[in-house]
Amino acid sequence: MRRITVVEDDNFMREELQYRLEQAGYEVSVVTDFSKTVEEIQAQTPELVLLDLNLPGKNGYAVCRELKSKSSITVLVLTSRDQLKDELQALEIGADEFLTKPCHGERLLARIRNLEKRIDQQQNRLEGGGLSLDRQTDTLYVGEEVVRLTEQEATILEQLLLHPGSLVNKQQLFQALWGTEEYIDENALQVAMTRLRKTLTKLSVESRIVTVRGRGYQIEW
Amino acid sequence: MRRITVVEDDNFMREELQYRLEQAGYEVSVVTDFSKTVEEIQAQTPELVLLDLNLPGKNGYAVCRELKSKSSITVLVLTSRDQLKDELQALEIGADEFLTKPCHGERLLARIRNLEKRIDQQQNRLEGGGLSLDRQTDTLYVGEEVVRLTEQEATILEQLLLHPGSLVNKQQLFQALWGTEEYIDENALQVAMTRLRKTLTKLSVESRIVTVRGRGYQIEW
DNA sequence: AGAACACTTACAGTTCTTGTAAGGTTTCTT
DNA sequence: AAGAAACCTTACAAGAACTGTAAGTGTTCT
Repeated sequence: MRRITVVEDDNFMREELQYRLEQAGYEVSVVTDFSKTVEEIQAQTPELVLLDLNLPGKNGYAVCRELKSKSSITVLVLTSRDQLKDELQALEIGADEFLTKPCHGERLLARIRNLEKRIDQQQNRLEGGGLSLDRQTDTLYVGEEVVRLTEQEATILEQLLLHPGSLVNKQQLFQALWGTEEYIDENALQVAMTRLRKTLTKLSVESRIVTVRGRGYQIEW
Repeated sequence: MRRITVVEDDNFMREELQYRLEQAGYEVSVVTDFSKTVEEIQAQTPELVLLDLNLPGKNGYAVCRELKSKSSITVLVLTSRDQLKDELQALEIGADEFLTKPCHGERLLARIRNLEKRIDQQQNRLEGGGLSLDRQTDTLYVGEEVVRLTEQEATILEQLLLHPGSLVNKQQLFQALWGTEEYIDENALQVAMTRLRKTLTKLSVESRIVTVRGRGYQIEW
């Protein structure tokens, strides 16, 4: 594992954590503007988030819930409130681990190492809109269903999921599919899109691939 | 999830756990002969094991380590020794979760529910001899490498991994491959074995598919 | 040595995947 | 409203992948 994002408003605590984690070999980033916590985290694309529950202004639970709904980032909740209620609620809304502060450094590292197992399994999984795409096997997971996509389908869906809700222009798709932006057979791309859309429809996926006329495509949900 | 095996020598504690878990909808089995703990667990093929550390005679750590080396069963270690050292060591040797007794029922259930995420991801994964086969996607994981097998290859390997180190007779393989034990084209099976062996060799797998003359095949490592 | 069993290679039918072509539909502009 | 541009859909065919069959070779047992 590489990147961990620490979400902690107490300066002393945050620096302490950062130091320990970096000593242990992790690449640590921190959140500075707590009004945009989720955005900052997503921009840093960490594999793990250390989340303090009592943030200034924002509710820690809400951050966790939002992160989990928008991504599959692994979340370790840290709090000084040593209450069973907090632990239950944190796990309930999808946190992957819960520890109370002050926390022994070795315990924290052991738990993080334990979480890496889970993270490794999620690796190479692109998620969005209820879809989960494994590029290693070109397999698409939708709820209970599991479908093996063709390489072309997987390539396109990967590009779309890498930029959820925003435009993927045709050049990008040409590049991803055929390794060049020059060779332009618009039709080949159109056919590929039709095929992908058809297999998504079969799965009754609520996600929609929207055409942006003259520019490209984007996925929405 | 369905099955949980409880490994606990204290009668009162064990029955208490069993009751709570069954109330929560799990199918619970227990280990009776602690000299054959690992064998009993493996025979029950649970998705999760609740393991008490101080068992009569046997060392709990050893049980955990053996379980983890022989299978990918998820292990939750329970102990009354509330020592950081125990927690670190348990996690170190591969335990998936660590809790101290007496443990609040709701906390235990919340942690179990949390483990189910991990279990779900491991589901449909057959392991053995450094191989990991995902039958949902017919993908074989060997160390860093990832290979998509053909359905035939995956079917055979599945049968072999289901009975590691012991014989899989031809009838079983005919059944798995073509749905009948009657239709016997020995040669078709032989060709299929050759193909599987070839793809395993490409991956420089140390596992060996051994022919048992006149009866079938078995995998060893 | 012969028989039984197993292994390997090559070939062919089938299916899957993908590029191409052709025609239809939608959207934009004037 | 008409024409053009962009996009969608369907069908066809070449190539690759998968699997069963056949034939010949190698190995093991008696």
